[in-house]
Amino acid sequence: MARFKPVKQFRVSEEVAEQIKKSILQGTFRAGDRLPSERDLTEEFQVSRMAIREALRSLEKSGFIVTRQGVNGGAYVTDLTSEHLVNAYMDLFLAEKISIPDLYQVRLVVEPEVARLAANNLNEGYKKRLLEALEQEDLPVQDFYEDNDRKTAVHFILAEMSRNYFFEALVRSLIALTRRVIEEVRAENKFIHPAGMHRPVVEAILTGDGEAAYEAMKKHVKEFGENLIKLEKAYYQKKITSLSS
Amino acid sequence: MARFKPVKQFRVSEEVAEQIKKSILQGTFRAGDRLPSERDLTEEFQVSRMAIREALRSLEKSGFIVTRQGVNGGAYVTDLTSEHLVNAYMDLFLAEKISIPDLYQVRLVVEPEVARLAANNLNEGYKKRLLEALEQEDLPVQDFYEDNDRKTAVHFILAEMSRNYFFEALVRSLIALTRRVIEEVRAENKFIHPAGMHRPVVEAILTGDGEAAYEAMKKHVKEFGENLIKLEKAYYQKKITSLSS
DNA sequence: TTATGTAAAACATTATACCATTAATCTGAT
DNA sequence: ATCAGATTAATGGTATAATGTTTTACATAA
Repeated sequence: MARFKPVKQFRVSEEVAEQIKKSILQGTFRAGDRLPSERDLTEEFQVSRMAIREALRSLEKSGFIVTRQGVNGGAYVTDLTSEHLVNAYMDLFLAEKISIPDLYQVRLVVEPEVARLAANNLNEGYKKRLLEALEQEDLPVQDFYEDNDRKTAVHFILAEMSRNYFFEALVRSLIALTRRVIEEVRAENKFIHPAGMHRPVVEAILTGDGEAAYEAMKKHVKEFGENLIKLEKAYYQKKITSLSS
Repeated sequence: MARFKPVKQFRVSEEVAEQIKKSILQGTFRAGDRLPSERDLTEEFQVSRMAIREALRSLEKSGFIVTRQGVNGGAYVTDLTSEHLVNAYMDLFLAEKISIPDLYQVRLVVEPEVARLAANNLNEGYKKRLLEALEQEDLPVQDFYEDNDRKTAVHFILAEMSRNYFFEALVRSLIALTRRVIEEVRAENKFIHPAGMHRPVVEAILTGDGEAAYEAMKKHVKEFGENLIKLEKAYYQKKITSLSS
């Protein structure tokens, strides 16, 4: 009966990445700190520079560090964001594991709840930001992408107002996927995003009435989502022609 | 104004990774296929083996390929799973961006909805699997981790039954984080997971009544979540002592 | 038939050299 | 004294080659 444990083989680079990651999570290195240079790490870990580099690439890919070239360059510890989580969702979406109706179904559950929490956490600062975002939404702009930025701003503010980072990261992912669909087909924003679309939602939030906010958001997501699903066919026709990371 | 686009500097390895990823998403390579060997890719891309390796590590890290050593080894395309998404959530959790109350709040919203969908998609196959899982839940076992496996099985089946991969990936993430908390403190499962805890949920699902399933799951998550939050302090004491990838 | 040894394919790692980028420093003219 | 431009040094980026390690398939002998 299993007298010996199998000799587990780690890749050298993984062992290195593991140790560095642990240091970061333990607080030995904090956001903004610079890790030792690749050459110095080579000596500390007693492995080749290649192994160090692979480890750093791995940490970079999971969002723990960024690297810069040049004097005073190196690997800098970052404050972990939801960006890489969003990328993971994006990959599943691009691989067609997640469909547009899936996306819509989740938004319909998550975003009203986020709106409710946001209404409950309302304060003057948030109020000001929401009104500003709403005001800027319907200003005429040239650039398609900038327009999308403005149309999504309200959702991000509400996500932040939920004071729940899981929800915030989730909303960021949902909006990123939605936005991809729109940008893929370059949908006319007038159609998909009629002027003033978010006004009822914001107004409900501003009353501080969670239930009203919930309902207003639900109505918004429903309307928007139905338009979005109509675009599904157009999306699948143009898909794959240009893929982002 | 902007007449010229800036000459964007990609790392060679990123350019390579991008091209391979695009091939996979376009279906040039399918799950199970083997990519050319590193040396062959070196010739195709006309870059060093280093660059190829970094690209492959990157793709491996995002879950698109696995690599094996030896004869007939190489980089094999995989069917993308939610595993790496779960890792991204785990990192945010370990970095204390996501708290246990955050986690609970999201579960309370997501899982009842998943239960509702599951009830609506009920069929004989699912029925059988649910009953089996329920039966195995309270069998006495030696191993702590195996016990946790059994206690989470019902949630995974329901997630699958939702027939929405976004929800499924989300539930997998939520359960993984929850499980981490439990395993970190090695909570007595009798306390946190009383025998028969999932029975009311499964029974509601089996009636096919979405609304009943919704309510039953809500009640379950609430009870369980309250116990979980009581463990929060214990969790933060033992944290960081052992970090997984 | 069944071990056991051997070879080959492929990734894993190391080592070394050189290239490219960047911030700081120096230098000199105004 | 100040500012522009050149120089320098640190650091990551890339390339190449050699060697180590793992795994499978196959041959060989008991």
